[in-house]
Amino acid sequence: MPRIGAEPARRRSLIDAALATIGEHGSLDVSVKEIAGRAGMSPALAFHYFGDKDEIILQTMRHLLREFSSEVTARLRQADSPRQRVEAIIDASFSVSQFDRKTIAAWLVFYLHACSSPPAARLFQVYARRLHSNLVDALRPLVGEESVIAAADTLGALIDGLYVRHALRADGPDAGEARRICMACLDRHLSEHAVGGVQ
Amino acid sequence: MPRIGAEPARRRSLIDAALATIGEHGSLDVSVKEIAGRAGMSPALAFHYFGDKDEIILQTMRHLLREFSSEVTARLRQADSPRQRVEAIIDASFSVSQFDRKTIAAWLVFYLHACSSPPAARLFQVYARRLHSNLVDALRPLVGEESVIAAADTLGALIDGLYVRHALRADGPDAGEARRICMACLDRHLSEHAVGGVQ
Amino acid sequence: MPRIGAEPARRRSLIDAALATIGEHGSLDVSVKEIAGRAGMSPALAFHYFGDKDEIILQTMRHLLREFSSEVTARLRQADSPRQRVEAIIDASFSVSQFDRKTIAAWLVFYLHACSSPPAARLFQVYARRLHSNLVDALRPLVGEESVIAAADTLGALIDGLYVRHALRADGPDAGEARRICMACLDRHLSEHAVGGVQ
Amino acid sequence: MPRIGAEPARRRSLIDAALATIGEHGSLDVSVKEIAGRAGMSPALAFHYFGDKDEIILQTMRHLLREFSSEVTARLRQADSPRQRVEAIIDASFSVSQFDRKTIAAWLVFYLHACSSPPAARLFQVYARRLHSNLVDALRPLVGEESVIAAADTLGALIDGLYVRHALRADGPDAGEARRICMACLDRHLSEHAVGGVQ
DNA sequence: AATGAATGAGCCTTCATTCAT
DNA sequence: AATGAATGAAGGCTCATTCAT
Repeated sequence: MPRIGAEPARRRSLIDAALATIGEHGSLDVSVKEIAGRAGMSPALAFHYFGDKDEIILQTMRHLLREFSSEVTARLRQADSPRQRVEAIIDASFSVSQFDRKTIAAWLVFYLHACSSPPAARLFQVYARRLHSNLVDALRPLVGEESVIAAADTLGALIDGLYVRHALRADGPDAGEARRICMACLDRHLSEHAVGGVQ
Repeated sequence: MPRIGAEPARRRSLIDAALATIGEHGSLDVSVKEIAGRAGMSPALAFHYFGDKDEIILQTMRHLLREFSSEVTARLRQADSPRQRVEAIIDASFSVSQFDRKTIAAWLVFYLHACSSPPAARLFQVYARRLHSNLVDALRPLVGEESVIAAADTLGALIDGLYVRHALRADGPDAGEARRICMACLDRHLSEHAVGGVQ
Repeated sequence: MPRIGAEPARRRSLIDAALATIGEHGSLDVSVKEIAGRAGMSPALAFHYFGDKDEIILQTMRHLLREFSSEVTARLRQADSPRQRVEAIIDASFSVSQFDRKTIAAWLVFYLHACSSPPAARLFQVYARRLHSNLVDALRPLVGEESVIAAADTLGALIDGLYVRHALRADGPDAGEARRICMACLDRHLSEHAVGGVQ
Repeated sequence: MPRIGAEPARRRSLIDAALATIGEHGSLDVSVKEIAGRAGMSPALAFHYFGDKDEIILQTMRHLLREFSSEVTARLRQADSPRQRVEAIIDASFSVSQFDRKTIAAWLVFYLHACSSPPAARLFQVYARRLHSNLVDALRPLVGEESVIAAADTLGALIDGLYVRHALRADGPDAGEARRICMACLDRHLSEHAVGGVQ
């Protein structure tokens, strides 16, 4: 039964299972038994690989953050203009892999978890700073140094809010609506700046 | 020990304790023992009054929703112009009693809980619909029928996002910043509409 | 609310409720709360009257034994012949008030309870001895001294067995069948004796 | 500590312990802790194997029924004549393994339990029907088709009654007396039939 | 007389975790 | 490599019982 070299695949299965389970439950109050079962193995093996339930959760969180970061990076690489760079970030946020109910629920769970778990908090901070930098860098050429922080904060919070509403509300926006709302918000920032710039 | 007629005070203590506990833990994974202990009574008494852990949670959630609703209502009553009505809603959201880290964490926890608990979901829906109506009604005179939904969705999501960031991020906005960001967003909506109207 | 002189009625209500509850559950594992609720009062009052759950149970048991004893006594008083005396006992056993599923279930519960509760055991012994005497006295003139014990043991056990089967089996005998089976058994005893006596 | 392949032995230990505990208490109101402790393991392990207290009870009941059935079957296989077949059933009932106070108390407890637990009721019905068939088949050649049901009902109820009395009464019959009473009852049935047949 | 308030004890059950195999 | 065996700890909940009122 024991296949050689199966460890990475096993770890990955566990992380996927943990993500799905946490997303469905909408909480970290899920048993290792359920996670392991979903991943097709015994709880004992999960402990063998990760040592700890906390570690399973942390790695799952790290996985989620990384996935989103690569999504952003990949889209940024294909962007040619400042405007496209902003759109890349917005689009990454509402891309299929990220903008799915269970995934977003898991995001929120981790978000909350970071409040009381220092390691989770550290993980988050790194990610949040990088995203913020990306957004700021992309917006600066468009709205100017003096408005860039405000614009980034607004767009960032708006994205977060759309996230939450999509995942948790029956009448929340779908990806298209969410994108449109963000773009419109961005446009208003730009037009304001344009007018101001001209004056 | 047994004082008579203590029920309402006890229930209230328990709800307050539950709110604090849930807010601190950032999850519903808190024991009735802890809640009751914080409220200065034995777990058995908590069960005597609420019957169920679920009921404790549900009533706590209901309490939170009601508190926010009254905050909004009170401020709306004092508003004289459409603009003031929108500001009333924004201000209620960032008022001291609502915009506190533990309270917001509890909000998010309930938000997530509503995904898997039908009674919680029902509670939420009522609240969400009312808030949406309020926002739409307040915005309509300002941005016109054709833009009102977009404006309400944008402002609503923005408020939610600022909430989340305030509660969960070390560098999140404080009440003042949050308010300013919302007002600026509102202003951009208005100016857009004004320009559009003139054309 | 407190009616004067209500105590005896209250006690009686409680005992009736206890009997019904125990009979339905088929066990003593019933809460004082349920019993008191059925009797239309608070558990605290039940404790006030009986002091103890054990005492509630014991008094309920005593009540049941007394009821059966009076049934037997009443019927014995109306019997004119030895044969009628035996029939009186059999008929009392299968009379409406005794031969009802819940009552019999309660009997059995008390029977079992007597195994581990000395006071209950004492109660039972008194009753069992009296019934045995009654049966023996009634049978002696019919089957003679040398067979009377065997006959009493047989009839007694048969009655108990019919009891159990009626209460606990879907296809158990009803009162008529049970009576017929007992009478037939009695008849066989008599005919055996008659033949033996002639020889 | 964890020995491998210990499951069957553990399950058996638990069932034995459950039987003893239930028999002693004369009720199902026994804690899994006590049962597990008696079986030399932690309650958690008991739940690991059986999942449920109900399941522990049900399996214990099934075990008891099976044991009695095999006792009957084994004795029936060695019977050569109709009379011996009836005696086999009677003897099985009063054999050492069955006719022990605690075992009988457990029987009664299960009997009562079947009133309120459908799965327990189903278990019982199967057993009761089989035993009834056995008795009827054994008696038919002896007392004839027209009396066989009455004879089976009488003997069956008598056995049950003797059971109860043996387990629950200080002065109840021992195995020898019980057997003798049954045989005498059987004899009376036969003689009645014989006389009737001759006439 | 009657009851709500209050609790300690105990029960069923789950879970994270360890260990021998 | 992988798992069943095993458990201590903890949690939700019920209950018998007491006490003021």
